[in-house]
Amino acid sequence: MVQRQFAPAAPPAKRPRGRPRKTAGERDEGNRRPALIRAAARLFRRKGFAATTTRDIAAAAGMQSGSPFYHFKSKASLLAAVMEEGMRAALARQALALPGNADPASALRRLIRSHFDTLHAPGADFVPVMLYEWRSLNARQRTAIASLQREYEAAWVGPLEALAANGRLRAPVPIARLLIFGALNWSVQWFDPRRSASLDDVTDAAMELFIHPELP
Amino acid sequence: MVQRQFAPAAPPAKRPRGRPRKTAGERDEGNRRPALIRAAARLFRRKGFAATTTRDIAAAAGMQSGSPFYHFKSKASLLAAVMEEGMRAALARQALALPGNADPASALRRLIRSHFDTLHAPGADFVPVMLYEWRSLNARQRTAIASLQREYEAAWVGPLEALAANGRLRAPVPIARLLIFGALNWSVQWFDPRRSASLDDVTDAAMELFIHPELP
DNA sequence: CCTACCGATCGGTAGG
DNA sequence: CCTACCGATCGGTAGG
Repeated sequence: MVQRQFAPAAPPAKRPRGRPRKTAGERDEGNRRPALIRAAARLFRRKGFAATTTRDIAAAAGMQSGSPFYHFKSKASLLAAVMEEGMRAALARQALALPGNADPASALRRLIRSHFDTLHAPGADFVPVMLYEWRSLNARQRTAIASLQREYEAAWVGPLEALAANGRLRAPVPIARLLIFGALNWSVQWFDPRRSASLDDVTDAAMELFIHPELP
Repeated sequence: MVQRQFAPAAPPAKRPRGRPRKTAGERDEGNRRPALIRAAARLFRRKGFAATTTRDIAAAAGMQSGSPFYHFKSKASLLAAVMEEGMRAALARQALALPGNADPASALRRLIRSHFDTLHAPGADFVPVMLYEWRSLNARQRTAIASLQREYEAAWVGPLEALAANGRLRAPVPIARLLIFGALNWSVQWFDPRRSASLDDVTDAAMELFIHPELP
């Protein structure tokens, strides 16, 4: 939403016929934008926002140094686009992971597993960038992305409160939610898919750590 | 240790007598170095390493733009000094928090509370900088600080293993330790001393979340 | 520790 | 989307 004003307008029609495979009047329009976002996400994650140059990003997307600014008003707006794309993908993944009829414990397990996928699936640099570059956004950009985050977090409250009511989660839910997200998000610092523990293993460990056994 | 080569050598003895209050032959030597480290820590935390300029740091320490390089070989070596100072303070605090005779649960509680102090005490920017700017260090700098981190983390293993043996911690200790550190470290993103929950409240919540009730 | 400075780089833009 | 470029800034250094 915050990026609307940068949506690709109709490009200058220099070759009106386009390339053979394209419908007449429709060109590659805007297809380079996702490539820029992907390249930026990877570089922002590896080197950080401030240490990444727009020239790095352009080169990774196969462009010349000034070309990113045809698609994005500024470097910061590229960062915001990365984060928005990350949150949209995370919300979509979360919706798929949550069937309506799950009991609270298995709902929480699915949320955790889905969250780990969002953080660690191959090429999933978008949300980690959001977690580490929040301060590089201006106030307006933060507002837009914060509302996506609230939506994402809202799905966790129901299962957590149900588990608290059952006595299987003993900490106050608001603080517990923050601590749990911290435990999961911090995995971007240490999780290595080539090591022994898999994401399923880590999900099991998280459930064992946070959720107490059911009382008979 | 990694910073040894930058320790202030005897400064050029331009005013051999020094100022009145000083012993002859001893000047302010090196007293500006801590001020630089403090200023750098605050700025690195607020704006990030790459977005902070050495001019910012110099100004915050009341110096001219080139002067930090009299005390530190490079901007990165200033970052390493910030992190080392943070780990030394954290280790000292941890040692004070741990009496030898505590049971595992209260030992863990003290470790958690001490860790929160290290992260959130007024002016405690050093360790948060370490948590967020690890990638800005080169390999040699990482090695030096990693050994301090290992020492710090080692103190947690005993209590955690004892609690696992008692059935009060159900997840595998190595993964549990990573998840717990994540939950605590993430608090730098959300903890606000002016809000309702105090560090004692958050410590209580963390213990309730991770440690299951003692079986009678 | 200051003064004066350098070489390199960076985000962004005009014009096509 | 490329070419050519600008103004500003940055880490770092020489010399005192």
